[in-house]
Amino acid sequence: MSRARTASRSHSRQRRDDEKELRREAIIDAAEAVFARAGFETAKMEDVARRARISRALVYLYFKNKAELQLAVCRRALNILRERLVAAAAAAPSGYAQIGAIGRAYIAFADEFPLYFAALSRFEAHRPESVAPGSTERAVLEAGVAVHEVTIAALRQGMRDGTIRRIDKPMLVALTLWGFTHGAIQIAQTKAAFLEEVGLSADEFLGHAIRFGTGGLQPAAAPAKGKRK
Amino acid sequence: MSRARTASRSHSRQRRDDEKELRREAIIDAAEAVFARAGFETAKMEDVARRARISRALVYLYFKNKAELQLAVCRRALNILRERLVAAAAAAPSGYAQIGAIGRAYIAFADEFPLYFAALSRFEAHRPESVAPGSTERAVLEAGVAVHEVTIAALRQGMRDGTIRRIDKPMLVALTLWGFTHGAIQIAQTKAAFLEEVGLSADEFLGHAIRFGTGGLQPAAAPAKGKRK
DNA sequence: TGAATTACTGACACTGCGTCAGTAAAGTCG
DNA sequence: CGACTTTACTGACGCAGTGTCAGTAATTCA
Repeated sequence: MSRARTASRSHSRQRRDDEKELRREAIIDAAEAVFARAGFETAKMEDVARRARISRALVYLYFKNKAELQLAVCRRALNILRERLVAAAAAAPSGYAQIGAIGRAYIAFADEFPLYFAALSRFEAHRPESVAPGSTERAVLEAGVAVHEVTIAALRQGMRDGTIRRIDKPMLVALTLWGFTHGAIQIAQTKAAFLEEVGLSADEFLGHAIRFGTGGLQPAAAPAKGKRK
Repeated sequence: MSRARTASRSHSRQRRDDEKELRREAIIDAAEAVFARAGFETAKMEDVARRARISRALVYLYFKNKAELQLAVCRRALNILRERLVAAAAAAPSGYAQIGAIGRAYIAFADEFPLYFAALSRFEAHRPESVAPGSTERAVLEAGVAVHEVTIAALRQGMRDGTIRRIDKPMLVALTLWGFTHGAIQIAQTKAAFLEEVGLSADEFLGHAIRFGTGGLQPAAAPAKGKRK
């Protein structure tokens, strides 16, 4: 909309736009580092700016406010997550196995990028007043849908290859699985100390959660093959 | 510990302690009202104080800071939740039915006290550095355990009456169920608008989640009776 | 009653967010 | 190359909100 002004006689505009995008990404990089260290609440824009070697005011030229910065992180998180899920699903033999792989990939993702998982948790917990069509929030929401689509594809695959029972509303199941997995990981992360106290390891807990949560997908008669151990 | 000082010669100390406790509760009441309206982040201590008809500084005499106030709300939430779960479980015929009832009671709780559920979500998402033995955080954690115990009791009951399969580590399953349910409710709440867009109602989603999440509990051979509809 | 303890408040320091007027730099055109 | 425009950037400000503290009012105790 604002991009195509007068068909930019020179290509310097293009170059500058690229640089702008680069700087934008650099700011998000800085934000991630700061958020990771301090947590979203206590992180200071001042620190983000310093880390990006920029004045604090300039950050506000690229992002409306702190919340927008957080959303930018969420978007990155979801994009990376989607990649991981796709990769995990691709390596699995059956639809049912894909679902398990997706769940474990989400767990691995949370383990590898604690900040990203935390960002998603925040986003998940935040109840939006109203999501404007063009807003960043909307974009994040859509990135989320793209993630769910991976699950849905796996479910469809499973129904095709017979490893997953008939499902009327795949989105319903995908969301359920997402909620389950996210909830379980969150507990595993934040209650790790408590789990230890009770004599459980986070890994054991999550492994159980995955098995438990995916069990209901198998066809009634013949249980799927991939069930390991 | 600090209560029994010198065996309080008069009973005026007792009375004053009671009043203090009353005021404390009143402050939490005020906090709940303000938090509910504004959300935890944006809620102002000023408003809490005004609502409690107290100076802002006095609030800090009763609660170290805003976070402690939030924890106090969490504690209330967990106590009330526990009551609800116990009541729900008591009315169910079998152990398996109790588990379903507990899940639905949690959903009803979240529906009835959105603030409490939000408070628990925050608590669940917050990763503590270290939980000091005497801290409020510890107390909340223990209130949480008391809630899990209700689920564990139901699991045990189900194993006794044969409606639930053999389970090695009930706490593991209880935590899994908790994580699942919490995650599902959170999605249902925060993504309600999105669910509508996709043609799903929050109730439908949660009903599905409960059925889906508890399915894995039944014994292999004979499915439990209580499965309604 | 006066002394001591406890309840309470107003005012302050401090921190951190978001804004804006203004400066520096880069691009554009003769 | 200048003059002039557009864009990138910053320092400094206002503001809001948290937590603290010295000091005052109220209660209790003797």
